[in-house]
Amino acid sequence: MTTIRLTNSLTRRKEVFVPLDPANVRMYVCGPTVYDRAHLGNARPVVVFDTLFRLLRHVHGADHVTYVRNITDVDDKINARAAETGRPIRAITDETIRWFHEDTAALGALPPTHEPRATDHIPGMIDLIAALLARGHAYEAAGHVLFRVRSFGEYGALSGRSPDDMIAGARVEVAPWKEDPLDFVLWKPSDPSLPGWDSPWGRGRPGWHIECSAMARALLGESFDIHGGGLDLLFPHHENEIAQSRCAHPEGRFARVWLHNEMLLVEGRKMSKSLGNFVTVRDLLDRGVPGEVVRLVLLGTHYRSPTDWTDRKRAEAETTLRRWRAAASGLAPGAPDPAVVAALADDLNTPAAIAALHALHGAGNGPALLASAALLGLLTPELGGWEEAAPADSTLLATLRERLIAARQDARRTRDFAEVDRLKAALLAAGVEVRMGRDDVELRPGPALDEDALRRIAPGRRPEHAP
RNA sequence: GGCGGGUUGGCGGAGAGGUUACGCAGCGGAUUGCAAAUCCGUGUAGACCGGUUCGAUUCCGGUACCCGCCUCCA
Repeated sequence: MTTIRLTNSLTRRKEVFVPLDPANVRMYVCGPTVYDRAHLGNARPVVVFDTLFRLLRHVHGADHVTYVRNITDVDDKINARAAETGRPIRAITDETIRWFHEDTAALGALPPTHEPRATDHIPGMIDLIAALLARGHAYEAAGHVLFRVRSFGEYGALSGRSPDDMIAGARVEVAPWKEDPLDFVLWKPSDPSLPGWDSPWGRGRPGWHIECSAMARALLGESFDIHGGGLDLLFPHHENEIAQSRCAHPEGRFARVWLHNEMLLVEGRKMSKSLGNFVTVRDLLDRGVPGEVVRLVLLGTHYRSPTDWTDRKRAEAETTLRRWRAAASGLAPGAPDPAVVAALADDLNTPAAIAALHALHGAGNGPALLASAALLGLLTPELGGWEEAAPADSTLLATLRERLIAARQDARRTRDFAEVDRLKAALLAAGVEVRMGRDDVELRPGPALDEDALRRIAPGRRPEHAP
């Protein structure tokens, strides 16, 4: 069997991955808070952990992997969005979840085994909080329930900080009812305008971290194999998850391997609305960038390194996929190439896997290329179609194509190619790709197609010859 | 202030203490009315200063610069 190695954030080393139960490999990944469209930064963990999911299924069997990715549908950002727009919370979260599913499907991500919604797990959270109170790891204050950080000796093990370090220059929220500035909220009261659930501590809502502890426990048990997410979640979110889960159920280990993907920049800068480089997955899809292209760009950098979304990478990935799809067109998948599997098994080294795909393409091994690419969620039938020739319904393009063919036939006879060249140059300028075969001409719209420029291509007239 | 990551050829981006990464672009060739696409071939590297070593881009130490987290964030 293939040996998988993964870099565990907890130990900061690459370790051989040995599942607790090979018949049921269990992975939990932090999913979206559903108040807005998924942006490119959200897309990275979706694609990275989907690729790991595919590898685990390949190695352990598709029926022996359980992948949980939660949906956070109770959160103060959602409440704020509801207050701004006047829309019901449920309408916002349902709509955002639908968008998220559309976008992740476009990126070729398989649906996780379970996608629990936080609001369906409130009783589990209350149970956890009650257990923490009973064991002295939490306390009630001013209507809140807070986790007592100093009660957990291993606090800081994941992020490599000690509680004493954190006090120094840290910007921790100081609330008068906290025993210690590091303590964080497990449960907070809701006024009548906010969503709330009845609890032993009054009507309220959960703090940020408890939902993941509750959902992971409900679906994966008190010990499971892998917990993943973006690097920005490492502290405090994941540190707090560990503290809650381990203290509430000391007999469990919670997650054994922690994986964190690095962050994403856009054109070299941190993505932000004020810089005007905030890119959602939907923006790209609407601009005609295929989800498969986004996926290849994201997998082109190892998950533990920062990456940069650039238009140049987009264009390169598009070229690569066109070539691969053309080469593998009409072929049935064969067996995955061992080099691709080995690259993925080595801490999910997707750039090395992609290099191996290039080698398969170079060797003309289409069936292996298809099967191996599928391990990275690429070249699948579901993601295809975008690379096909120009749509037949483009009457404008069809007309121009007829004109070009006619002009070319004339030119062949007269040996005067000026009109052909004029048409071709105009088409290229309008963003159309022009391919001339021996007798045929193919026009396919490029990504930067300019419809107006196309319409401006004037009827042919005899070129003025210099005297 | 604390914790962590990075610096590779024109660009992107890996692995390995000694032998070609790979891709894109460029260049040369085949092909083409010219191109595109395709195919063949090909040059360029590892921030800086020390150390270990027969040998370091790869290990160790230092310097510079960049980035992330510590506050909602994938």
